[in-house]
Amino acid sequence: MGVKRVHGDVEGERLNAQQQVIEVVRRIPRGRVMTYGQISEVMASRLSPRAVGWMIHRCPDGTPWQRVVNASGGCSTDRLPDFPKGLQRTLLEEEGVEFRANGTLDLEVYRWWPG
DNA sequence: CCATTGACGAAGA
DNA sequence: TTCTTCGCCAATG
Repeated sequence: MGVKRVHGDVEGERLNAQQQVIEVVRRIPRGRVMTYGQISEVMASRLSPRAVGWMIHRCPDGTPWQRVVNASGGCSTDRLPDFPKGLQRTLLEEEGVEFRANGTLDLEVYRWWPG
């Protein structure tokens, strides 16, 4: 196994990491969620939770991004200025997820681990 | 190359 | 319990 790396290799790994994030997200069942930190742990590349968020931000259409929430069970998308408020919650509620009064969901109930 | 900015998260105050 | 601070790492100017 070669240790030396050229630009192409690194670029390839970056794209591969993005691909991995998308794959994990696509495996989350309807009505279940994962946190950014969970995805970070599951991935071999050890991408930081922060980087995971960025990858999902750049995910292709059809990716169930709404099933990824923060460690508190809240919708991080609501923090973005140019993003429809409440969209993530609405999409999740359509899948049967119920939110608590404080706007978060119960991870004890909805958290899912790939198996 | 350096500074700044996030769809994060854990630990302190 | 709420608010800060800091580490994290990809992307952007």
